[in-house]
Amino acid sequence: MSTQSSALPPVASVKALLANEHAQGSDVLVQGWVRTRRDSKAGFSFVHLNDGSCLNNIQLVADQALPNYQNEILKLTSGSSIQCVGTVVESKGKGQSVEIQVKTIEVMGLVEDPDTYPIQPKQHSYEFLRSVAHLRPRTNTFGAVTRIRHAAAQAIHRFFDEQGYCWVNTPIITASDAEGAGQLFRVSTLDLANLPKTDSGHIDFAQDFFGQETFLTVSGQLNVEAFCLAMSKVYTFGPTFRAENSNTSRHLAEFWMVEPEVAFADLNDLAHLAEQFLKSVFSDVLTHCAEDMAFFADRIEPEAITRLEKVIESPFIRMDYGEAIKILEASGQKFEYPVSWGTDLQTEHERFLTEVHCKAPVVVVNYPDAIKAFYMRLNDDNETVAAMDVLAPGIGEIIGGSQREERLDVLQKRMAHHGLDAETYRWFLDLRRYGTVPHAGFGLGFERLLNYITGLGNIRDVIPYPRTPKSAPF
RNA sequence: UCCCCGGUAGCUCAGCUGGUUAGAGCGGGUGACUGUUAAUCACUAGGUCGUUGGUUCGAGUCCGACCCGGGGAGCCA
Repeated sequence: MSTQSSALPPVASVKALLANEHAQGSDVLVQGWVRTRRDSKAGFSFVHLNDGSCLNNIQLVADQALPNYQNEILKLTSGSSIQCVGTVVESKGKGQSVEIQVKTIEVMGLVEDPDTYPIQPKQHSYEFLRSVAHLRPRTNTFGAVTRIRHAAAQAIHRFFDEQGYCWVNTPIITASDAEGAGQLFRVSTLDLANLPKTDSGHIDFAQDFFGQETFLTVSGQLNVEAFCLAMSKVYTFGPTFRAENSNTSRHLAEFWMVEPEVAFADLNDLAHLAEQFLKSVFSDVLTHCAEDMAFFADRIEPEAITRLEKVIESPFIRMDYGEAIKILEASGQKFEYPVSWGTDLQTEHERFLTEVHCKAPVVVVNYPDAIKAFYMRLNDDNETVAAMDVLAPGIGEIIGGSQREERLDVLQKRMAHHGLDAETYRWFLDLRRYGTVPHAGFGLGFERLLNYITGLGNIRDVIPYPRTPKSAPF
């Protein structure tokens, strides 16, 4: 907004105008993009302008006496950019309290070919909008998503800050495969057409940029544990990369993850934290984005607001993995995948627990050792680990976490059992050698959280530029 | 990666068991009308029916291959 000269009145956001923060009778400068234009042959046009500051538009009333009325204003179509100087006045029409009586409209950019401008004032399919990801922020839905994404991120930082957590920026480039599972994206500056080889015929990564094999991180957890065992309460919030060939509405190759890690905490503390965290973020979003949330409730998911309120009000249901298995076995449901102790919960099982049995988020704890990661703390029964999953209706696993194995000897055994190289994880083991303490942490998929908040069904619609297998346009 | 479904105008879709010049709504243009609200009405322009082989007298329609998209599953957050 640097186009303002001293001759122009102060810039007013649409949000501030509609909130009556500018007195009627005062002159303002409004800048934004045209949503619709309707002409009255009585001699003026209505231009609805949006600047992204809020869901609604400000109505500009432009009289035909304006010098550029015929050759510019009547050519404004959806998507055109303008800045307008005018007076805030009470609206004579219905549907808005105030509007702008135009003094001047300066056209910054017309839409070159209105016939092919993709964004129209109508319902578009999400698939189509993904193909115009550079223009979809101009729709009501993606404007609302963008504001809610921002508000949720702020709410997350605020929650942790108020609880005394430090935000730690763990590296995006890593040398270790954090969990011994999952496909990684390689980071390399080697010439793919002419790879250097060692004497034994393998690729010589010593000649690569970092002098060794490197990848994009799949989790900041291992790195942040080190800071946890110094700062006590820490969290990461940043991009994460998985090269899995996952083609679902719940997976991205590049997504954002929140990972708190707490020292002197056990699984119960962690489950409590997860519950407080979700409730706080939901509550924050509901108060800060009331208008956008009302839009989602109206257009996307009727329960969008009420289900968040329900989550905020009611205690999370906590159950043992063993208990969950018993409930599923006794359910009388026909599952495609049979349920028995020792198998991982399938999507259909999670859905039954959250959507049918509990009708609320469920925290499942203490999973069998065999189906969980090496760093999770072995329980005294020697067959389960102190892991937890928070399952949300309609989304599935929204949070996955555990108490970490803090005992050096037990961790070493578990790593050997998982076939991990102790040398690679030497620094991670050091943390158990030098002043180890019980600690616990979880990972939350930020986009999955946004899916749950907005009611949008596809994860590609809550991130600005989705990256999925075979797809990284824009 | 597996299983389903789909690809027709700028967008959203219709097009029945293959049959002559491929339709509608919205959007665009023109005009009428109106303090309008995704305005309304009339007229108008706009399509190599995803690509490519094949079957057929004839293919948007049937078959094969490929590409792309969606839904579900696995993997997970």
